[in-house]
Amino acid sequence: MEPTPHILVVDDHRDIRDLLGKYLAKNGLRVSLAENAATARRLMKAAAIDLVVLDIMMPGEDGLALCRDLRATSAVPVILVTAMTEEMDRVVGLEIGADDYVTKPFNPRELLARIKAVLRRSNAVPQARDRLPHHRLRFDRWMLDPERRELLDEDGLAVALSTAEFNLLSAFLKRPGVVLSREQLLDLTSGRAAQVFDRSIDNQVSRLRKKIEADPKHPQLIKTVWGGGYLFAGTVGEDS
Amino acid sequence: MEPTPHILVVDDHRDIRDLLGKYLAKNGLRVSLAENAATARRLMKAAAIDLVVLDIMMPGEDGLALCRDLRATSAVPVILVTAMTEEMDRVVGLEIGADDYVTKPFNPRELLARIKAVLRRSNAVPQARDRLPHHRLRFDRWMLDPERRELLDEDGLAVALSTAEFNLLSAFLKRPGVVLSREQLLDLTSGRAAQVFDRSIDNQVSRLRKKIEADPKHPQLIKTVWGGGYLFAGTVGEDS
DNA sequence: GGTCCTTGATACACTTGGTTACACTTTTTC
DNA sequence: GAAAAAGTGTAACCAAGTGTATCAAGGACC
Repeated sequence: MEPTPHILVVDDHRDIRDLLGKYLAKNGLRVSLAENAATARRLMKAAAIDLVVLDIMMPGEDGLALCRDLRATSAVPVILVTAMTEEMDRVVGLEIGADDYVTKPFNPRELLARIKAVLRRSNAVPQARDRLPHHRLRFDRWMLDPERRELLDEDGLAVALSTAEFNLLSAFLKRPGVVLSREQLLDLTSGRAAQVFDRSIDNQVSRLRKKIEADPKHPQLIKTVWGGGYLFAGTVGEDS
Repeated sequence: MEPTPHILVVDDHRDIRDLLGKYLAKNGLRVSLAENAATARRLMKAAAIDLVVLDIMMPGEDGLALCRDLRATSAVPVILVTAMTEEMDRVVGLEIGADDYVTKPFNPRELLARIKAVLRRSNAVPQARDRLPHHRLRFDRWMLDPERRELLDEDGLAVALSTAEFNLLSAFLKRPGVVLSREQLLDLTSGRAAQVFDRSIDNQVSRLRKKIEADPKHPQLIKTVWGGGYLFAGTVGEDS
């Protein structure tokens, strides 16, 4: 019931990646693995990642570039893993905005302690000034204001959404045209992992459809992908 | 308008202490120096310290003991300075609750980068209790004057707010659009830690809503996030 | 002392959201 | 094709979370 922190490990070495994944999972964290920056970007979109552990030395796109990019587009904390021991490189890593780093070879226990320390810090109250800009999202005849957590119809009248309904709708609107599994939706909306026969997402989808679909029996916005999950089939426009 | 962070450097070596003090001051930080734990404790009481840089190896009372104590009695971030390079000691330092550490000999530039990184993360709650906003804040049809601790309506008529209500409203107005947990709100408004079934924030929110919401049964300004806390959903403008 | 005010604790009604159950739909199997 | 199996929609239920009236303890003021 408690939301478990979800860690994304990005490392091109399969052995390190798998070992680290196993160790962190054994210690009560949810883990996703990526072997390159492209996969990491995809996973960032598909899951609610709470912290990224990033190997800075990767072939192709540089880890530093990914780190810089993560900083620019999200507020997710980053811990760098580096084989470089040069002091200057560590300073550069910190100055680029990483929250911490460890140098190879590292003790998994130390990494875990650092992950917990960074998570503890990032649970602090966010300041207004370091929040990312938000956009209001238009779709069908609706507009969702994420900052106010309200859904307005074409006349500007608010429709009451429960917290779970709002979270679910936000998850869909951020990823139009993408099939999202129940597992992913659960992660994105409540940070939980799924039970064995978890039908809570089905229920929330049903409840949300009743509010936003013209004909809930024949949904046009949230479509069911049989055996796959759900998909937002509307067009989403951003409003500043 | 940004207050300058105030750093406390605790080190028994006069040369390191003074050098560090000069370097940090030159880089725009306010600095206090202590040569032992007792002085450090006195300074913590006398000034609003934002971060402590602590040499772990000190004669007399151990730096680790001071660190543990700081963690127990305040929320001030701590960076440990240590001559020990043993991995285990670093882990112990982190597990004791230090926010970061550097090992001697260290580059002042690296320490500065770490100080800034830690401040950026934990700046949210400088001293458990939050700093007040400096300007008058407009929202909805209200204006809050932090200097006079007064809430005025559009006609300039004052509405009486109790201390707790004022603190709560200030906390919300500083972070519009951010979900604040009951724990965070309690910390921001009274610096207390929550009891097991603490409903005092719910009570204050209810009381505040009755005063500022047009329809307290359907709040538009202070919204509830089920299982998460509360969120200020209005637009806040500053008035100098 | 007494009065007023603030504020946390308590109690209870109400709301939310997960679980369950069962009808229905789609796919697979024979 | 029909039957079985798997997946989905949703009503109903209930535990957990929330709103708020009421009370009591403390503090300020006279």
